[in-house]
Amino acid sequence: MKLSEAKAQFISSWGAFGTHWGINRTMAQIHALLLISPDPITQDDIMEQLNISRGNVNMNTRDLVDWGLVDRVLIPGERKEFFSAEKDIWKVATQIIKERKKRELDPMLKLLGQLEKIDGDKKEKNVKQFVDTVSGIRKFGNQADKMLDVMIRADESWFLGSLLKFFK
Amino acid sequence: MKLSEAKAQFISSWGAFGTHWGINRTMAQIHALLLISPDPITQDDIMEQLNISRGNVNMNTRDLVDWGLVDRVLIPGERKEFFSAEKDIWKVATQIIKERKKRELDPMLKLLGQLEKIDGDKKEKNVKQFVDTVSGIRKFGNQADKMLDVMIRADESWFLGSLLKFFK
DNA sequence: TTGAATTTTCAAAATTTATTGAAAATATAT
DNA sequence: ATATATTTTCAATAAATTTTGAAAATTCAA
Repeated sequence: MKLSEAKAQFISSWGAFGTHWGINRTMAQIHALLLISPDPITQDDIMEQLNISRGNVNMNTRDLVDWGLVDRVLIPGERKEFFSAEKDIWKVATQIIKERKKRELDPMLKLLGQLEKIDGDKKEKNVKQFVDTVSGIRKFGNQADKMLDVMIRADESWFLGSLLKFFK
Repeated sequence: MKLSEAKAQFISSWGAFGTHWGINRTMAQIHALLLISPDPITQDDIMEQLNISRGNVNMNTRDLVDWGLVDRVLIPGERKEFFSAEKDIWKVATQIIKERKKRELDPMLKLLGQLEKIDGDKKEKNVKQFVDTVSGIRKFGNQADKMLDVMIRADESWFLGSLLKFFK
């Protein structure tokens, strides 16, 4: 298989993969392109390589920057703006975990905490099942939350870092 | 807060939450409804409570059964079919992990393995970056794969089970 | 300043995905 | 067997999401 063919396949499946994870196809494809680009590239490079419009590139690179997965790079003497992706896949993973935790898990846990405090007879089976379900999910979610915090901090702590290097 | 209000909120946010995880909104809402229902319920119950069409309920309950999250229940003397969800949230989580691993992670790892074997000079920086990226993701993915296998089997193995009970 | 290069915005269009509902298929009781 | 209840299918429709592209805003050099 030639590099060009492999690139196309990688970008396309990374894009499809992304859609299963709440990330839009194009954003994931741009990310894929940046991951395999040894040097920073411009909006125009992305437009050309993926055959998408300028507006589309602009919006999705902005999202990638917001997610902390891509950096804007200024190259001295160049007028255009360049983009470059974090290449360490462990850092990519922890960054995604960190963001999703903040955007999805934390708000959900907050809501569940409120829903547990409903009025009504805890002996009535509908009330009981509701409270049991909600508190079960909340407890599970809190454990997951703690576990993810450990993973996220692993890079910043020597001890946990060397422990989790195993998974790198 | 009253039960009816809390129910509505739980169903709606579980649905929104689901969309971030590659599951469609309605499927997640039906799942939420089943999670808080102490007894099995019918297609008609679901249609009525969520205000959605029969066809929609049918397709989404089928998907939930395929995902292994919901069971069809036959109640003696009843003509209609009833549905009931697994209530143990740990089992729900491992089931989801198991399915997503099979549907998404495993095929991706297979593809990455193929993409690594491209032709071309490994010293050329475009080739090098491609191979490095792909193999980095593959290695990370393989570790994740193993870790998830451990979690999935935790329920079936006494030793790992008691180890991971910690997270329950 | 002015003007050219570049980036950003956002309403309209295109595409993708989800939902409906009625007809067909299936299952069950008499 | 026949009638009735129930489930399933799927083409048509609706809704949600993504993409475009041209105009507006911004940046920067001279």
